[in-house]
Amino acid sequence: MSNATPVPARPTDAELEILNVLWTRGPSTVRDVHAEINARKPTQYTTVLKTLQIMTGKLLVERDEDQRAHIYAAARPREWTQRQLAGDLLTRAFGGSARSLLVGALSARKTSPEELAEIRQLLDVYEKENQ
Amino acid sequence: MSNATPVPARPTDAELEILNVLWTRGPSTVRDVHAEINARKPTQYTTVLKTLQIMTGKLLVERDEDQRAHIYAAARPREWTQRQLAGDLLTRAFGGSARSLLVGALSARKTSPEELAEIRQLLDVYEKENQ
DNA sequence: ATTTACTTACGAAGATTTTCGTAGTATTGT
DNA sequence: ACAATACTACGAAAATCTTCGTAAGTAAAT
Repeated sequence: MSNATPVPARPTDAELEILNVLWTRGPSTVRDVHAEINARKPTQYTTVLKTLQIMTGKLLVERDEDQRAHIYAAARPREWTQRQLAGDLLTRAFGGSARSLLVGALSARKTSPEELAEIRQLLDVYEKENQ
Repeated sequence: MSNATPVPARPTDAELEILNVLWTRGPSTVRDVHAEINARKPTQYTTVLKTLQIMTGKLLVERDEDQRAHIYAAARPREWTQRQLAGDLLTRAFGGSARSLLVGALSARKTSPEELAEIRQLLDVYEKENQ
């Protein structure tokens, strides 16, 4: 049993911004996406539209054309893309060391004791899964 | 007391490959860098040279022109750039959550029990540092 | 001395990314 | 009906990234 869906390319910066909107909002029209993008950084409507069209070609999003205003949805769940991106950076900049990546992440910003505890719990789960 | 050195831009893929060489080899000539890059992916000498010249302009590397064969060195230590890259990805794809980033990293590749233990030790140190 | 090899500089092509304007069509409001 | 509004398609410019070839100078070899 094979998954025939091709793996989409790594999203660019602008594409990732749009994916973030789609992941949080769910399937959305260009208008919806543009409203959020434009709030953060003034951007023309057609810029978002064009990018979504390109992303459709790259299989980063799926388009429902039933209505006049097409509905766009992320082709892959947030977690899937996060795994791709983390794995990519892991390879390109951290020699595959998850520990080094975590060092980088923790030193990049202040991490609350609560989050540290969460990470610890995460490790508990992970160690149990692999015996 | 302020650090006047400007923060260099995020390195591109090709630039990061070169930085990886410089971090492991230390200050190197174009010839040295090219040998390693070319071994992984056939690349012309002048491609590496040109990229290093661009990186000099971006302040990603420093160039010693004393000898005819210039010596290039990474402008920032590996750990510094790793922090930049981790922080950047943290912001752009993980909503600032280091835990999510770690989930992505751990699910991207198999992680040995040894590395999990290392990560745990890392957390110990971190929690002590912040009381 | 002269050829050969090495090195930098740099223009430029090709690919990708980002952005926007214009055209054409459909829908809505008056 | 007709004007205003909404939406998609798409060409294309501008910026960036990647790659390579050529030119010109310097050093080494014969």
